[in-house]
Amino acid sequence: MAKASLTSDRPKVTIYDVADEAGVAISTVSRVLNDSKEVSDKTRAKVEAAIEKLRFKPQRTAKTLAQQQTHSLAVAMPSTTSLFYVEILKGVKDTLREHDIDLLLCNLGSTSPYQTLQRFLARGAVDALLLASLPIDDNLEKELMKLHAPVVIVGVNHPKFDCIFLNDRIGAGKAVEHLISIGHRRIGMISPHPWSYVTDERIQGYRHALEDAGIPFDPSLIASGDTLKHAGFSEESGAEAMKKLLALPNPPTAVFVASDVQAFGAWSEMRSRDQQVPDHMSLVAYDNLKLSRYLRLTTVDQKMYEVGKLATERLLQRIKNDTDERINRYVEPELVVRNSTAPQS
Amino acid sequence: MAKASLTSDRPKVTIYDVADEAGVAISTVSRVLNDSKEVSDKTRAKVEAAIEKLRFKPQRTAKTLAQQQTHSLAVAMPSTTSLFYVEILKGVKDTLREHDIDLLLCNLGSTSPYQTLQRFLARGAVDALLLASLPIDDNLEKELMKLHAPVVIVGVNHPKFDCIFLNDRIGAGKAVEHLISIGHRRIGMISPHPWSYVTDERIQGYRHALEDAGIPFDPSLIASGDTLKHAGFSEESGAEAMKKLLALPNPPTAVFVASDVQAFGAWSEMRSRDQQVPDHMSLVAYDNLKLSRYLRLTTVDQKMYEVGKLATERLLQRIKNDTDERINRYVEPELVVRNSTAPQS
DNA sequence: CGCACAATCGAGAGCGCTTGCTTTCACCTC
DNA sequence: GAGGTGAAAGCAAGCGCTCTCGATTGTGCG
Repeated sequence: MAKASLTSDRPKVTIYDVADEAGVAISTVSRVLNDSKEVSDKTRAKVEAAIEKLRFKPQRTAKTLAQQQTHSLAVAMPSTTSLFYVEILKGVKDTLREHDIDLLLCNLGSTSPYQTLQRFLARGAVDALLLASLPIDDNLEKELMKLHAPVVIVGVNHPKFDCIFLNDRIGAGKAVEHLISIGHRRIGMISPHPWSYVTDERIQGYRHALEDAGIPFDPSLIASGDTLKHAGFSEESGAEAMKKLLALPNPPTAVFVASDVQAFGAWSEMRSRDQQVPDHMSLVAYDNLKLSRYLRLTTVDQKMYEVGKLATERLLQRIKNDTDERINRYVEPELVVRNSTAPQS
Repeated sequence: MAKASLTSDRPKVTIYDVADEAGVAISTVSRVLNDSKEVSDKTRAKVEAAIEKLRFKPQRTAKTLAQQQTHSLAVAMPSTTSLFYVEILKGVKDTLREHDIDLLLCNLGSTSPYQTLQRFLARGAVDALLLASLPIDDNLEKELMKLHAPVVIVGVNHPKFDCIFLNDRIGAGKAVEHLISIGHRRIGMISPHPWSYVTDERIQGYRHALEDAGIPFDPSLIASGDTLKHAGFSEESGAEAMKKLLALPNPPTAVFVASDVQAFGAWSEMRSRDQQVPDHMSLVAYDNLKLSRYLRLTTVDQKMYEVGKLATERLLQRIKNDTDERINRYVEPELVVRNSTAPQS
């Protein structure tokens, strides 16, 4: 069945060519490829020789169609460039390595991420899905169930899917406790936009830490920027919020910032007023971006790399043996104390 | 031909179901899907109604096999997490958006990237390839030709493929000219490992800029770290190199660092000795990472986002109409002056 | 009215692999 | 020696789409 091409770089060698060469049926070749045990050592050797000789590479796309699985995994996140998500992606990649599973990046436009995601899912081009930081509405939930494919959700908790969520409450608590422990009493918070899920949790953590220390919770000390970019996780947003805080009649002496990126913005706002961090203001942030250590920023490490690994491992496990018990883990965030916080006397 | 399933969430609706529903042949449905003009408005309407009713979504994988093209594009780079590559990736994503082309990330292990890449290519799972910062040896070249797919190479120049390369010589020249223009005469350089392609070019730029200004080129002022990680583009490497420079009998007053990341390392080496940048040492780096502006780092912007866009646009163009004229562009780097450089008196 | 020709659609052969089922055959067992 | 057994290999029917080719119908024109 080999194509009648005599050129030496025959465009494409198929399983038929191999079968011909080895004098067996294509099913046998297929069995060798998938190392099934029901093929004798002798024929296996013959087939392998033929494969070697013809430099045959099985075509992924055909296998995909025949098996009805794509051997690929998609990652969908609001951004793949934001430093925060890059860590997750690294975890995914490292876990996937040596696994012969392709990694697809779902290209969510910033305009209508959900619509893009749905179109993407409809293509059925993927065996498993890792969703990060995307709240699941009923509609999306339905769509995901229809996939009949493993789904792991990162960063938010959802009753129907495997979740690796981040315990923002604990993380925020640790940050604020640190501030309290070094003597601050008037502690502000810079938060992203209120409709972000994590906002709530971090505010709760902030509030409880204060109250546990006997400091009354004062909503006027919570500020956020007006910029919509990245759901408020942007430098602009951080700077705007810091402006508001500094404009208060009695500004805080320390601020818990909900993300490193916002902290950068807040910090440069301070700098532009010739105010020093931590001398005039202590700053503790959230994320521990790789570069935050250059800024000597005290921050909460969310261990996103771990999260990415954990999520991918779970996905892989799901692809193999389809259990239905749902898991729900979280990785405990960790405070990294550096130089953006100083005792308050 | 519809499967005899009466459950309302019939697992999978195919083109046959649609054909049945609309009372046409599957070829007609296919034509509607690919909006061929040889179908009358009336039947088109019928088919579209059926598609709508059955909520039919054509399966990408089948199309892939039938057409022998995957509608996907792969990006292979030494790292997808390094801040430098993230910018390229963003350019790629933005260009791909609304293009119904999937984005695959080739998961190059740091151990044997070439082997991984070849395995990846052999899968034939991809229509086009964007290679970044990967020097092409003869072997890989052959492999790439065999793909019979568009390839664009970023960051290195190669006679047989489309290239978007970076003019490192010009960039390095701009950096060093700046240093000279503000009075420095004794200017060092921190370079990555010598076997990196860009090293040469940047050293050339550095050298020519010096010589053009009548400053003799002194090889002993070029230092590099010993760490192998990321081919020497790492903070550790930068710190190590700075140590060497400072250990010189007559250390430079300014240093051109071949990457921001190395500059961060070099800078923190300075800091750990209580030496100020730029007071004790001017630093101009290369890359303009997003966060470099927080550090007020003077640096050369390589416009990687532009590069990613350009490369992807070219790839798309190639996929459409297969021209063979090879292009070869470069994006001119741009110096961004900030606060890590100060005049030398 | 008949013919050329264009527009429209259906039939069916792939695309390259997997896999359930069948066949073959060597080897036992009584 | 007949019948049973199981391993190994082959056969062929998909997987869900695309696309060529040919059939059918409609249209214009002499």
